[in-house]
Amino acid sequence: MSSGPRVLVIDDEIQIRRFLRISLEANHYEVYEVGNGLEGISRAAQLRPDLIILDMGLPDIDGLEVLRRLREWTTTPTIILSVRDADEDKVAALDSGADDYLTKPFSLEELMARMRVAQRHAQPGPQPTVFTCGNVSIDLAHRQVTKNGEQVRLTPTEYALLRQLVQHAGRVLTHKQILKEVWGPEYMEETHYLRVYFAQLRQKLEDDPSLPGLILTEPGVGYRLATD
Amino acid sequence: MSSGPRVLVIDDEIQIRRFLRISLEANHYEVYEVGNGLEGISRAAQLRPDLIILDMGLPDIDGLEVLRRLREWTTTPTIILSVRDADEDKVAALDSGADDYLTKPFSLEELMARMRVAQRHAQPGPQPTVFTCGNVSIDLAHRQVTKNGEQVRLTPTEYALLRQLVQHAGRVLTHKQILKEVWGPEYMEETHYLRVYFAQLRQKLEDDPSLPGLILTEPGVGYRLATD
DNA sequence: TCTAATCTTGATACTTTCTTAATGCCTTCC
DNA sequence: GGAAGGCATTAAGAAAGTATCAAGATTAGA
Repeated sequence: MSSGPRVLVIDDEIQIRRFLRISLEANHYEVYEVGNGLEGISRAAQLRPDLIILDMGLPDIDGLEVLRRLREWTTTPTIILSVRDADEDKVAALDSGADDYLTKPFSLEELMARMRVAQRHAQPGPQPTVFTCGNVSIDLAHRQVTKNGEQVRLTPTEYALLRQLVQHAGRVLTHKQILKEVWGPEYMEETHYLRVYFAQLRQKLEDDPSLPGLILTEPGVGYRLATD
Repeated sequence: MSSGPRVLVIDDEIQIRRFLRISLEANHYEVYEVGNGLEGISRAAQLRPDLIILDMGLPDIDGLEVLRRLREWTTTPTIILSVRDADEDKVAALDSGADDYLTKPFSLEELMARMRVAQRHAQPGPQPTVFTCGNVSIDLAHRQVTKNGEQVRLTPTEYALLRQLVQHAGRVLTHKQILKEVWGPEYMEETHYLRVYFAQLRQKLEDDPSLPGLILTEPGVGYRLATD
């Protein structure tokens, strides 16, 4: 199972690892596992997982130490598993940067609920994906296009076309590539659509539509978006 | 005593409130307390605390309901206290937006450690409670909508729809997004509902419903709330 | 139970967008 | 220089999407 959130499990008990692998994969997580702390740290650096589940009792180095070493360079949400239920252990782990602390034995339902909470916390602000070129800016996350600060109205097709260009800004997109992505594979020969829609886009976005500075034609090949 | 993080305690047991007040104040928190859910919601809106500690068992409305009502307008870190230790209670609370869940009796040390975690997660910068655009203002915390200072009566569905727009003010919400959030995922194709309800909202909120200045249509895509 | 409010559904007029075609420009090649 | 092909521009009918009204069904409250 793949394409879900990536979880790194650091635990020396093979039964726990097995249990978590099976259970989490059944719930569409992509699970990676290691059996000791040092390996855990290097795997975390290599994999860049979305979530870490860390056992406190590891054979090589203390789980708390693993957590501290992780927190030196990453804020990846980390949930602690431990057999110890004492306050001072919990406090130490939470204050060392853990996002949650569960005592073994734990229920899978609760663990997964707390994993969802951790993931909620992980993505606070939507990172801006704004493409800017000259006086035109395109915000794919908000579906907003502005020229000189004023909003520009684009039809669904015009926007889909522009998005295609932005996603490959700077590169030349062939006629067929664009037609396939925006209109669908059965429209690959309808090159006149491109003419009409690029003219409309230029009308709305270019300072002087007859002298394009943003949407550039590559004769005989396709079109390209200028990168500043 | 003051100037520390502001904590709102919502719990009907006076001994718990007393215990928390004394303990937390000794640790430089500024503590406010209420004994029921409805008062808790309004105090939260008024105080804008940095943290909320919420008991599940309240005399007036269910703690879960309080949490949901809070999450309609604020992301203030909220820690749940409960006598119930069952998985389904924990999962329900955590999935309804709680940041942590502690079972009574709990240790003060652990609670405070978890409060510190919650505060770490808190996004800096308070979000405004009241959305205003032109002569219309929408107060999500108090579920009140006014036009030119006069209260506007909205049906439950109308309000849910408007809330959805306010929570993403300025952004385009697609038809499907709105239908899924307001009516549920099984209504994702019922675009006709949007037409009817947006017409009703405009009738009640716009100066000239035929020339919308607040609720804007993005043809072929969805709707958007004007920002100022 | 009855009443009033709200939700759901259908009909119709209207607006925007898509598709298609016609025309003219420019560059390239003979 | 002239012809040919690729490109830009405009416009009009077709199609899709949107606004509005109103009546029947359902639900909630007295």
